[in-house]
Amino acid sequence: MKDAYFPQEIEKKWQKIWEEKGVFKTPDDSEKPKYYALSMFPYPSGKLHMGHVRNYTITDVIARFKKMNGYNVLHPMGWDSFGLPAENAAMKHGANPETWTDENIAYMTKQLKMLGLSYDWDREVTTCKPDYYKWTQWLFLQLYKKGLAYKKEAAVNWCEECGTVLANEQVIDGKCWRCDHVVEKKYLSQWFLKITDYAEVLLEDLDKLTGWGDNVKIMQENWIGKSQGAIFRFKVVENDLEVPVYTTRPDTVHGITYLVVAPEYKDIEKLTTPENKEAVELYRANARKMTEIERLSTDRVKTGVPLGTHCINPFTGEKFPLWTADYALAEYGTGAVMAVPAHDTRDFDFAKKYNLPLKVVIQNPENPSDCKEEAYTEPGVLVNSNEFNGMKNEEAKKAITQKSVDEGFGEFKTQYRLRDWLVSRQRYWGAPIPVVYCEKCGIQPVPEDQLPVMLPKDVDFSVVGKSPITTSKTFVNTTCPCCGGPAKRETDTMDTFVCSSWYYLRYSDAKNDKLPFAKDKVNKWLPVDQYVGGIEHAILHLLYSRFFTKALRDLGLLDFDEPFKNLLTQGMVLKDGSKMSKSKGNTVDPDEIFENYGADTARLFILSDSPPARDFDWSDAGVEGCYKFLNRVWRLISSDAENINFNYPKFAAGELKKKDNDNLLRLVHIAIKGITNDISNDFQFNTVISKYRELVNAIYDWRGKKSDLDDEDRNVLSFAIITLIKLMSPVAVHLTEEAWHELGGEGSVHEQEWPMWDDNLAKASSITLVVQINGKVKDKIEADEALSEDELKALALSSAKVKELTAGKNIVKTIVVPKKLVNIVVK
RNA sequence: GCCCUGGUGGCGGAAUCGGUAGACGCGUCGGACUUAAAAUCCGGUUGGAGUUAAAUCCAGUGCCAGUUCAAGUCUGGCCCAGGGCACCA
Repeated sequence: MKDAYFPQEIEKKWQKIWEEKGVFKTPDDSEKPKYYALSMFPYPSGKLHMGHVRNYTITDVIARFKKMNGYNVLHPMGWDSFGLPAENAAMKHGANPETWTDENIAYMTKQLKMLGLSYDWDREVTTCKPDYYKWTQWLFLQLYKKGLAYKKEAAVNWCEECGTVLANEQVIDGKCWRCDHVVEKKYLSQWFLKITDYAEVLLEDLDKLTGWGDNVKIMQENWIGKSQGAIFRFKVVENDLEVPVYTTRPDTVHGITYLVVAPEYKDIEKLTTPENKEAVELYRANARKMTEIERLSTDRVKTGVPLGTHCINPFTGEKFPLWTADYALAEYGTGAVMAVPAHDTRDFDFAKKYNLPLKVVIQNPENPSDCKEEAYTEPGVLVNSNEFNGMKNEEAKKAITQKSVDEGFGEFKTQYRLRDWLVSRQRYWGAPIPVVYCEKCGIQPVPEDQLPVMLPKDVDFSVVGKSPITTSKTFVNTTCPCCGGPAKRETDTMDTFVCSSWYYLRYSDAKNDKLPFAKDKVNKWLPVDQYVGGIEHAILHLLYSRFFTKALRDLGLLDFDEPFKNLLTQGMVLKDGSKMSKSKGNTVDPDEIFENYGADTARLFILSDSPPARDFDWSDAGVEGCYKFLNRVWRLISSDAENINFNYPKFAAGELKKKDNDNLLRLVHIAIKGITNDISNDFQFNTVISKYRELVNAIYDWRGKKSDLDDEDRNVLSFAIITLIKLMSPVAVHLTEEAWHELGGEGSVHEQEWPMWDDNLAKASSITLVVQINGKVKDKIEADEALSEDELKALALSSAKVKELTAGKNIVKTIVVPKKLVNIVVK
């Protein structure tokens, strides 16, 4: 074994050997239990960033640990390779999105291999390749046939910068998730997936996800936004229309003093009197012009105009006016709101501004309020509510809704905030939506045997204001699969999140050309046992994938209902306290780290300083420190290489004669136990690494006190070093393989069994008894762990220190914690 | 406004059950080796008091209370930081 550590040399060498020998291939047929470890696959943007390095290293260590523990591990990688950056790059540089994407994939693949990740590359999936998007299209057609994909005209989010519509989930604070451009509303006919059909089960099944963090589950719960209430229908006085409203406060129905409809409300023109028409039209035109950000701002002063018409409250017979105001949202509930200013802060503000009346119907009996200063929104008892007076408002909700049901003007209603998923995009670089439009036959799905609908190559990327795909001469015009007449292809492509909603299923059967995946294979490998990725997908990708899994189960394509059993959302990689980004100029290029220190140092460092779920602060000194540590490990092994053999006996407790040898043996067992537990318990790799360091320090200490080694010494040392190599092998993958090989180990260290500890040895030979007086530590005594409670007590009381401090005082009580501590309470 | 997460030395962070606060590392200070430097090795490093040096004592896990023999850990109230949601009726 060489004296010095040359990571660049050994890393390349082993990467090549592993690839040639197929060390990381995953057989489908194995007696071993399966384990599926998955990182969120990357968008091939050009180069890996440190966030990728962190994500993939975490998953890789998990995969290797599970493999050593006897699992048949599936650990695949692929590319989320459709999407706008490729198209934008093509427009800018006159290149082709496909070329740009292929080059990036090639470069990033090289980087992934340099990191020493244990992927089975035979299962690689690339969403922009026809052999993948064929199946994305096929799945779309299955959803279409089930009525889960449909086209409709709706107010949709439009990003002018990206030249396309966006899903609700992709609008962050009224801005585009990708380019930060302000999103506008447009009325367009678009394709949607009916995720709302699954709103209830998506919510309910969150309870099954015990391996997910509460933060992600709560975010999904909020996004789905279930609320329970009632629909009431109000008759219009001036004509025979009805206005239905949704409310979560049916208990306040007697307090209605006006009613608000959204400016986009469908019947608004019929509800407007001729005298009010001009003002209403003006108000609606202004509302249209406003951006979503302005419109949804809660600190904006509320505005509105009266329509001139009125409704009757069927509970009271009272007549109240109709208004339009943009604080009512067209897309939620019925688009109309019953206003109870006494008990709703928003209605209160509005009523105050326009001098609308206010009627108190809920009161706190202890502290009644007239609601003149502010709305009373707390629980209370009903007043001014006819037969419901005196009822607690929670009970009244049910009773009042029941009355509306009995009398035929209302019903119980559960409402969700979740909207259907808008999946069509007016862009080129995506999976074409496989439908055609025929003048005679209407919308026609492309027959399955004609899939994939290939992306055309004859497109002009320099066009502005429309999707490049529309410039293709070969693509748009086609024939109708139904009547054979002329027809036009759908030119919209699918949101990339559709492609990424099923990729984890494809890994189970990546080369299948008959189906997206065989049912037996997908059922065998899924669900994913451990999914690792960024928190930014808490709603987007993770919600869509859950929906896809449930929909595909209902289509009979698979037999499970949740795709990801355990989820680890790793923290961000920061430098100087803020997220690494090109614009801030605080990025660190992984290539430079590989070149200067090697992949093992990068892997060790990215796991060392913070637990995986927390943000990680990059420091150059930290990298340096990890590099030094690996050198130290190398020296430890290489300097004693001739003293290490693989034939050491298995030691039992008390067998070793020399105290220091017994001590080292115990420290190794303590390390095995600690490291195994730290990995098993939420993957606390930072403490795993500190335990590597402790063990290395302990071996150095032991070695420093020895000059000549006898057989017992050599055996203990061999056990310690070989165990260290195994324990470190999931992290320092190349160094440990080289050492394993150089010491004469058989096969690959990565195919060894994970070491086991002996409970009798995984502890110190004696205990340190802590002696407290009144809860404060006063003395520590080395003691035999076999001592009884009484003996421990006697030992503590015999301490000179204790005698001194308790002299002349009254011992009230003595608490003994076995093997640990004695607390003497004195007065 | 609502919801979540976090707050421990100069810094990153440790601390199964309530039981030695500060593991491990970074930084820093001192020492060894060296003609010198680098590398390496050894040692100190929460604050304050104390001492030639030590022993030793006191305080200390965002703040204020509480429970307990014992609280970083449990309970109640508050403050701060980060994140999510938000005219969703």
